[in-house]
Amino acid sequence: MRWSRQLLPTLREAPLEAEIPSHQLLLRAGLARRLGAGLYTFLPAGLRALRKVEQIIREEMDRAGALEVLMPALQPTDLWARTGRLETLRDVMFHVRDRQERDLVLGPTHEEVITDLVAREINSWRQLPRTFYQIQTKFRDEIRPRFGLMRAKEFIMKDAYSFDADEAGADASYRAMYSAYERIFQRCGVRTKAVEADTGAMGGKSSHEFMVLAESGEDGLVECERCAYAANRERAESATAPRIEWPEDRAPAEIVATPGARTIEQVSQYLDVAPSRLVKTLIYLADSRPIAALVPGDRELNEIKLRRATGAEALTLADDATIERVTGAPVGFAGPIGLNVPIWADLWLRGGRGLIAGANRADAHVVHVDFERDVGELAFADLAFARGGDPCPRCSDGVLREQRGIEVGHVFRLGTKYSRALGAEFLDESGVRKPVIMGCYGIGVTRTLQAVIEQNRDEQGIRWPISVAPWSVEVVVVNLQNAACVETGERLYAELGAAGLDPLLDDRDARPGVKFNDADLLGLPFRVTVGERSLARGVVEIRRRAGGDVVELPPAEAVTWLVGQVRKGLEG
RNA sequence: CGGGGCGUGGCGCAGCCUGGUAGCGCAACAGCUUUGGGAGCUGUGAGUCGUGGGUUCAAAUCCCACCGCCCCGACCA
Repeated sequence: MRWSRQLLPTLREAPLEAEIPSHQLLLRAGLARRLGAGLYTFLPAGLRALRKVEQIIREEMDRAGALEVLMPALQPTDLWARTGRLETLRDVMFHVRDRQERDLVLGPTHEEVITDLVAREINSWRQLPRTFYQIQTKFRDEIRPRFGLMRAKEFIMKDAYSFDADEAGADASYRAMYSAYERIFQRCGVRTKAVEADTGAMGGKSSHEFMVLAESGEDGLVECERCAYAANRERAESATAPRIEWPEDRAPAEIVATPGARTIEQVSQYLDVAPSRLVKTLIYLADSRPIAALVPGDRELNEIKLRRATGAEALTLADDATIERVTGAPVGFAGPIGLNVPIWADLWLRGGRGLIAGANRADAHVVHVDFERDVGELAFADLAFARGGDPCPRCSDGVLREQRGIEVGHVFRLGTKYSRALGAEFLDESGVRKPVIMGCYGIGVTRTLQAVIEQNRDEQGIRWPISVAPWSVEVVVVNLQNAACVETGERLYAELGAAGLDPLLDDRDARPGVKFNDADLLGLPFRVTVGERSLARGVVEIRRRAGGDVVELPPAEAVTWLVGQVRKGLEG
């Protein structure tokens, strides 16, 4: 490809809209352009890189035995009603209506469609197991699209679905996808970490997320410094018996005045005690019934954990009126003592003494609280978010460390949630009708592309891994007025193309500095500089974008050398 | 959805407070010079000032409504 005939609009400055480095580079290197909030056009260079990511995914899915299909983005609403997700996913789906006034949605994911297909087409244990996948456009009405391709309203996803006759088979399918994912991300040149995750709206039994570690990541995760434990912050467990040194405070509970001190910060300042000695009392409505949830004052309640502990379907923070009715006090003075609703307390409060809690009375708190002595019936559960510095829940002496990551893949064990709802059943060897056991597996293809950039860059621009670079080699003709430069550059370009290396020729009539800076910005793995200076010595310069190391070779040898390097790079 | 900010040639912005000829830098185009890390000179083209309404002799500027975009937050105690 010749630069002069390509649409490769590089930008000197990062547009204001771009916040994180990969988003800025996406725009500056001329890979994509924004149409509207969360909507992007891929320009030729960006599309080439995207297609390479897709191809890697396709090869690894095929290698793992998955079968490629293509399902419609436009889907009948009633299919979604059958699994209950028309309601749970209502707000994230785009709803449309056709001229017959039929209600349709633009698919945010495809469990319903694929399970419906399997329900129709698979009837016997002899047809199992099967795993299907597609690479297709998804639509999600994100609350706040952000960071370019990272969180878009329309994006490309690889989604796969496995169908098995029994648990052992489902496990094998899950493991096959898990290891395919490891290979995919490794081949794309991103380092990922698999972490335990919450299954969220997908439902099912358990899941792992593949995280690209990055400062700009939207997800928090914790990992043990000693053992293999790693989990999304939403999911991370606390150690069952955290070691806490409680103060030797045996004084009887006592009500003290705390005028106007409603928040943890205010109370802790007013009484001059650390927030960790305070009890944070939250009133929730669990399936419309009020409950109290207690966590240490310096910790955050994890609603996912509270929902799991209580078994509630719907969990919402109580409104002010309910709080006042339940506690008999204005908001800000709730406490566990004398509270007449079910109480759930975080593990970190077990055995707590010398604590401070709301008095269920305006402008008052209780001090010297001893949980076992002063609070009536309550249940302990893991309720708070885990955080860095906490003991590891799996090994004896490990400590958790916090990191940020970009979720590029997610694998789920779904069980029979969808197969039961949609009648995907088969006859087993003894003629018994059973629901198929499912798994589902997603990769954000467009997000992965941007994650590659986020993790492979420097001050000058992108440093594409060979496997997904839009082109593998850029030939820079330094001076178009110099016939020898032009001729050598053209010949190299032709020979590289003939050797199968998809080169990019910068044949623009621009200053050398402009071309060099653009080459660094676009970041193709190799740059061949054809200039008078080196040509006078009978060589061209080959510079590796990643390491910056330079090799000088006669033009005739350059092609062979590059072919070898690219091949080696793709294998490694 | 709540809060904040911004909409002025392709991009980045000034002008608005205090109403009176629409500007600057970059980019683009033409010519000449220049050619190993974002060149110089000369010239040229390009803007219904987000949209609609109002006030006024006169609106980019003041008022109202709407639209779009960006940031923060969204049960965060």
